[in-house]
Amino acid sequence: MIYSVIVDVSASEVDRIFDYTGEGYAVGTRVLVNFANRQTEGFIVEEKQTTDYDPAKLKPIIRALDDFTAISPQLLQLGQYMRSRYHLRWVDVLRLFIPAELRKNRVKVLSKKQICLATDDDLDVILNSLKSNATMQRDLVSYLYINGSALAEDINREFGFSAVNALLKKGIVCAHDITIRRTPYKDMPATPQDKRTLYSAQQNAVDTILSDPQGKFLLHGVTGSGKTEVYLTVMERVVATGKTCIMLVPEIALTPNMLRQLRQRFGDSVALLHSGLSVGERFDEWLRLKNGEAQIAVGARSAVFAPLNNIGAIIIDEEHDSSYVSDFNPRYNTVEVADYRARQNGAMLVLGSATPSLNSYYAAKQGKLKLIEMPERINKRPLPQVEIVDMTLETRRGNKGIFSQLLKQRLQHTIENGNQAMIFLNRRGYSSFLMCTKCGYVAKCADCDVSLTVHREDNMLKCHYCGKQYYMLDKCPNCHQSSFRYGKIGTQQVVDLLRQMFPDVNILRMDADTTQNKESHGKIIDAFKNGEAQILVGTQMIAKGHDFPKVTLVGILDGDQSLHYSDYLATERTFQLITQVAGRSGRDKDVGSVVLQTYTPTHYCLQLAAKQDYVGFYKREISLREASAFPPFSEIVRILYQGEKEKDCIDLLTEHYAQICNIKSNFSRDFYYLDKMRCPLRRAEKKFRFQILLKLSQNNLDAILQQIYAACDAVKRNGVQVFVERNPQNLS
DNA sequence: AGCACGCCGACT
DNA sequence: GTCGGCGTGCTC
Repeated sequence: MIYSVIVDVSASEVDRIFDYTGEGYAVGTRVLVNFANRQTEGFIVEEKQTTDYDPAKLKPIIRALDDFTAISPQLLQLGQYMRSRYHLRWVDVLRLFIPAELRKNRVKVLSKKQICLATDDDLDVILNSLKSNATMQRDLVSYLYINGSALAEDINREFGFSAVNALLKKGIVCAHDITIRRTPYKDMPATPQDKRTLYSAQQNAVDTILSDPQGKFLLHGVTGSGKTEVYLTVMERVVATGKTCIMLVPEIALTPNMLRQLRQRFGDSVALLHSGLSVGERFDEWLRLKNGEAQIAVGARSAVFAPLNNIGAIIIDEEHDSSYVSDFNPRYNTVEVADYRARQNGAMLVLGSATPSLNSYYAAKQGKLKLIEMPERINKRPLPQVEIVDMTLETRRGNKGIFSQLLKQRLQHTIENGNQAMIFLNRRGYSSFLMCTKCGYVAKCADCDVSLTVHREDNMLKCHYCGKQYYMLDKCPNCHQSSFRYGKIGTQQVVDLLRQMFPDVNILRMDADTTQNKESHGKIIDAFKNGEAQILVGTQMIAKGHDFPKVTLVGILDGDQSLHYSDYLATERTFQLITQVAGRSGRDKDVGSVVLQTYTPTHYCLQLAAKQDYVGFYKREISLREASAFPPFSEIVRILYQGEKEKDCIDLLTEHYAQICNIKSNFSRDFYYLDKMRCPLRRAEKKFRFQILLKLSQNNLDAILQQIYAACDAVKRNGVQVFVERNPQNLS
């Protein structure tokens, strides 16, 4: 038999099929092969009778690497789809489907020695066969008689190695290997089970979803309307029919609270796939799904590739979240992938959000998704009152600080009443840049075209793009003077200022800097929930999913921070973020209040976000998109060039651009826009960045894209990476 | 990505 | 004379 193998080498020159001979391998198996004078891991992607290569030169597969088929035929098919849709390499796609550590044998099934009694005799009989002074042996036999079995490592520690050995020699006890599953959060305390009566809106949503097992749904429910309970109930019902489920959540939304709910409801049938797990845990969770020991996969975007068969439902929570669009290496859109996988399985697809992406809501309006509305909060709790503060007025009145009078008053009140407040600012660090007041020098990263952020707690300058750190400057490297001006305020500085205002109040901060180790995220959330602090300051990390019952005030600083970017997604993003943050307020009995500080108070995005009027915003924004032919009325395509040699990038781009101009001449009506330029982020991690930007109609889109992909493949250059992105979410 | 092959400069 | 620089080309 001849097998087509993709070698596990990340280079586009070898990202093609190499044929090998062998017998009895299943398609999807990882194998070891001789390749270019050395041994390489690879994936079997096809089985066939003939080869286009010289059959005499074929080498045999050395052996299979695992005792299971790593990639199911269905996932291979999904990979094929992603490859052609997004112009990806085979290796990059295949690597998505297996735990990273499986490669190079970096993770194995954990097995341990277990000791148990080897006879069925009564305890007296066994004890009588032992010497009366062999106390350790006698104790051990008694222990095993009562407990059945125990791990060798525990027994050796308790009763001594010699006692265990002696009994093994006599054949009274025996040892065998058992596999240990490293299950995360196994002993997470389960809070008492809530009564699971669904509110009528929830019940209605569940009924609608379950009535169409192959349906596609958009669940639009305001913050606090109880979408999670809908997901859990749907999954429960789907699993009861013998099918499996995938639930996707944004990168950081797997809070201890959510985990607790999942564990409590589904116990060991749920497997978690996320970055917070150890290598062994992740591998074992993956295996449990593969072996059918677990039926529900929950995780961030890559969990859409969970090794499940017979999938009944794929649920995507916070569907609009940008973390579902991968913006590096294999670039793919999780919602599109989930849609394909749902169709493969005849499964339902449920997208849920309080602020759906315009794309999804438009698709729902077009009848491509069934729209389910949950317009009210549980118990008809009112949505928070949002007050917009015009910071230009504040400045004119002489308040140069970052807190408006109103926000200060509200904070004071909240603290006096023993409630909690959250302060949101989507900028981490102490200040966004450091500038010399004498000569205008701004500290920049050596490898990236971005200014360095000041971090006060460790007194460093950090590049928020590549993570590189520099010592704080004591004098300007350009003019050697020591007079600096700081840039825009970040979360660190907000905390400092709040501590000055409220010296007796405990304040917590949650952003990428305070959540570096795996558990700190959950720790901060738990601490805030337990009332260990009255104010939580944070970036968008605090915006999602958390339920803090005692929060009655949310302050949004610099609410237009993300509004004035030039890309077409800026308003949509800002609306979503502000609505999500505002929704953190007043989740329990007390009415929540939100203070939204901005320099553009009359902007429709902020006005409508303040009213939590999603539909109003949708109508306004979608008509703008239609008038300017932006998605969903067109497809944005970006071809990104990255390389350390600027000229090589430009040369390659120029060649491709000429080709694309040719394509355009055949499809001129479908090209709304075509141009080449530097990327807004001109250099990152030592690489120069250039791009070709296209806006295409949806007619002939596939044909045009295939020609563009072919043009990019036709000419390559060493040292220049080329990526084609469809509807990228990040245009920097 | 690796690694061999190959064609020109500075050393024992 | 050789050791070794890394440009070019191939891998079933």
